[in-house]
Amino acid sequence: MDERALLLLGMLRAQSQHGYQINEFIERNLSRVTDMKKPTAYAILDRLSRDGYVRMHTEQEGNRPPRKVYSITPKGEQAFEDLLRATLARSDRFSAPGDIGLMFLTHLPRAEAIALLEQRMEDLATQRASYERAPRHDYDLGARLAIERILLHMETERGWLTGAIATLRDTPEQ
Amino acid sequence: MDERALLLLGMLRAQSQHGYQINEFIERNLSRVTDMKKPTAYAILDRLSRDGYVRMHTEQEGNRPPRKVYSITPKGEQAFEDLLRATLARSDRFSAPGDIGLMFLTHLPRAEAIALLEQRMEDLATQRASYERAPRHDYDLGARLAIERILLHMETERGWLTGAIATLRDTPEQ
DNA sequence: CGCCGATTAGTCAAGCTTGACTAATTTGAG
DNA sequence: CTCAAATTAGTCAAGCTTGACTAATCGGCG
Repeated sequence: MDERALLLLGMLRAQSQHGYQINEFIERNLSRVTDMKKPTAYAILDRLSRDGYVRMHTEQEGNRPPRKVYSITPKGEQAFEDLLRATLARSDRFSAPGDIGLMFLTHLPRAEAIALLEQRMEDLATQRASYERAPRHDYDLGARLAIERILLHMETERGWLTGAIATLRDTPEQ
Repeated sequence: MDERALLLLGMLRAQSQHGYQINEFIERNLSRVTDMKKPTAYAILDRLSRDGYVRMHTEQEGNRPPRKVYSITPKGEQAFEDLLRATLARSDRFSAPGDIGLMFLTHLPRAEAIALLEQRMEDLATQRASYERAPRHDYDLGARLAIERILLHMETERGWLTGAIATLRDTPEQ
C-alpha cells in the first residue's frame, strides 16, 4: 500500500467514481504528480476492493458498456488517514535517477560532458516553464505548497548545474 | 534499457565480475544511489546477455558453487556510451512521491498537519547527517558532484519545509 | 574433530506495471 | 443520413521487481 493507493483513496473520499472517470482525471490533471497508468489504477482498485478498502459495483447507463463504480468504505477512510499521516511524516529519499549518470561522467571527454549538462539545463528550463504557467490560485493550500516546492528544487538544480559546468571547465581532464 | 542497465554496464566496463560480486558492491557502496535488489540485477544481466550486451560464462573455483561471470561486449560498450549520453542530457522530473500527500494536507486538522511536517523535517535531518558523514575525497569528480547536488537539494527541502510550516501557522484553517 | 553461524551464489513464485488491444457509442463533416 | 474519427470503458499478456528461499562451503571455538 503506497502512494498510488493513497491517491486513489483520496479521490474516492471526495466522491465515488467509476474507473474511467478516475483515470481521465489522473491523466488530465495529475500527470505531473504521478505517472500511474490506467491498467495500474484498475489493478490497485481491484486489490483495494478485495481487501475491503473500497466497494465496487457495476452500473449501466442506457446501453453503454457497463461501468465499475468504486466507493470508499469506512475501513478505506481509516486507511487513507493512516497512509496520509505516514506519507506526510517522512521525507522520501532524494532522486538517485540522475546520479547514476553522474557517476560515470568522467568516462566521457570533458568537452562532451559539458555539452551534455548544458542540454540538461535546457531540458530543465523547459520543464520549469511548464510549471510556471500553472495558475497559482484555483488550487488549495496543499497544492500551492507542492508547486512552490517543485519550483524551489528546480531553481536549486539550475544553480547546481551552473556550478557543475563551471567546475568541469576549471578542472583539468583526468 | 534504463538507469539500472547503465549502472551494470558501467560496472562491467571497469572489469568483468560475477553476479555475487556485483550485488555485494551495489549493496555495500551504492545503496544511496540505487535500490535495485539482487534478483533484479540478475534478471537485467540475463536480458543484457540475451541481447548481446554482455557475455556470460560460468566458472568454478575449487568445489564452491559455480559462478556466473559477466563481461561487457563491444556492443555493450557502445550501448553504455549511448545510454550515458542520453541520461546526462536530460533532467528527470522532480519527485512526485512526497507531493501526493501534500495534495491532501488540508484534510487533516491544521495542528496535526504541522506536527507531521515537523516529523518530516527531523527525518530529513537524519538523512542529511548520513550524507554529510560521507568522505568527500576518495571519490572522483562525478561522485563529488552528485553528493554536492543531493546536499543542495536537502538544504532547499529544509528551507521549503520551514516556510510551509510557517504558512500553515499563519493561514486560518479552511 | 565436530558443529554452528556466516558467507557465497543464486533461484523462484507471487505480485506489480504497462504497452497494446478490444469493443461499443457518440460526434461531426459532407 | 452515413461513415470515420474520437470517446468511453476496460482487459490481457508480457515483462519487471522483489521477499523469501535453497544449498553449498568456510571459519572458528570448544
